[in-house]
Amino acid sequence: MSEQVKAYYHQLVPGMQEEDWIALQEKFTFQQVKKGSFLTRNGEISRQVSFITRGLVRIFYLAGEKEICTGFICENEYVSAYASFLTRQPSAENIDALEDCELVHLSFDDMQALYKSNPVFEIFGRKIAELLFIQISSQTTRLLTMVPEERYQSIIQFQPFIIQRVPQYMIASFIGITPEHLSRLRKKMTGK
Amino acid sequence: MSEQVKAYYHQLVPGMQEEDWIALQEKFTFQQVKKGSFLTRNGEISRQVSFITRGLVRIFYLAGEKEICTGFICENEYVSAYASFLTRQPSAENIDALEDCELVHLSFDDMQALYKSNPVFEIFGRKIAELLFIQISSQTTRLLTMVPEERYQSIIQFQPFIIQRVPQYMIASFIGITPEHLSRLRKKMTGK
DNA sequence: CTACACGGTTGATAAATGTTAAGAAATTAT
DNA sequence: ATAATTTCTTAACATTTATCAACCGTGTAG
Repeated sequence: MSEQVKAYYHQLVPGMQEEDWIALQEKFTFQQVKKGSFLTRNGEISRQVSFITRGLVRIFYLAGEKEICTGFICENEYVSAYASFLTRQPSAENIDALEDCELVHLSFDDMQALYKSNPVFEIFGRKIAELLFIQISSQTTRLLTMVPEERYQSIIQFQPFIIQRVPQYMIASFIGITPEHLSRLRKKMTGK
Repeated sequence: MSEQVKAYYHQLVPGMQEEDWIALQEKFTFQQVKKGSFLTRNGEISRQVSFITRGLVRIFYLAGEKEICTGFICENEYVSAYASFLTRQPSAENIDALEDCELVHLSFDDMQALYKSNPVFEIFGRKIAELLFIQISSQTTRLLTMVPEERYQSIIQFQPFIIQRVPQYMIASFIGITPEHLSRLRKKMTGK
């Protein structure tokens, strides 16, 4: 199970040594969660980043009654209420499991300890921050430069797992429209 | 002029030593640019991150004929076509000066060299990535959870320098609406 | 098997936002 | 100071999107 994490870590920090991996691995805690359970609730301070070895989660905000999704993360990716994790401020985000999940957690405190113990982990931390930046940055761009139909198309093209595994009404909020409107857009698109 | 950068660096990495600062400072290149000149054009690979000691720049995309702003950065902040900088891929973003600017550049190659020379610079790189993540993350959230009027209000509240120093039609694209519509929203808001 | 909850669709209508065009106001250049 | 350019505003109209409500299909718990 942690072989998956090792592969990810290798890809992120190619120069890593076996002993680094062993030190990192010691900090991992493993968890299985059922569909529907929460990893983070708004108001809590996020205490960890989590690598997903199996399953799918969503990140979402509560705006009044409505749930607005800002991300879907599946196996072989890191997920976190990262802004809260970094700032130690209560999270505005919720994270819950859309499928049964297997997770590998790395806590904030352990991560700080790793940073101090060996600079190679700074690289790890930097790479994760950079990766998350690139991901969210492209989402902001899509929101500003594309109309909803184009945003949906770009999910089909670049994140097809979302189409397969996420309910449509959640995808709708992810691209900034109502479920009804997405339904109509889809109908229009098949006509073409 | 580089005292400003030093203060920023200190705040970012409190544990830094004077010798670290000296090593960093040696890599700086200084530049003054006139209003209207470009720091980065789309298609180019971004070669640097730039600290702004004076002035104001915008980051924007070209969507057909239209310019869509994704950020305004002023003095005492870092600016970069950061996705391009990190991935070494051609930038989709443009950056130009909205005012005469004084800039302190740090090149990609120098930054890599610093990373290798001393782990403390990894912290610096990580902190910058984390900071940029937090900034863009909150922008994505605003785009998904707020209506245009609320987004404009949040600029007034949290980034008033934008209201003072950026033409309204650029702010309009930043919050995802047309200049005409922003004009109407403003009129409506003063009535309240 | 039946009833119910959930996700998705559809239609009618309302609200928000975009487009086009014109002119006013402000800024910049001569 | 005047002209030229840019930015902002306004209005009429078109388009997009949201809202509300009803209904359909599917799966599932009793």
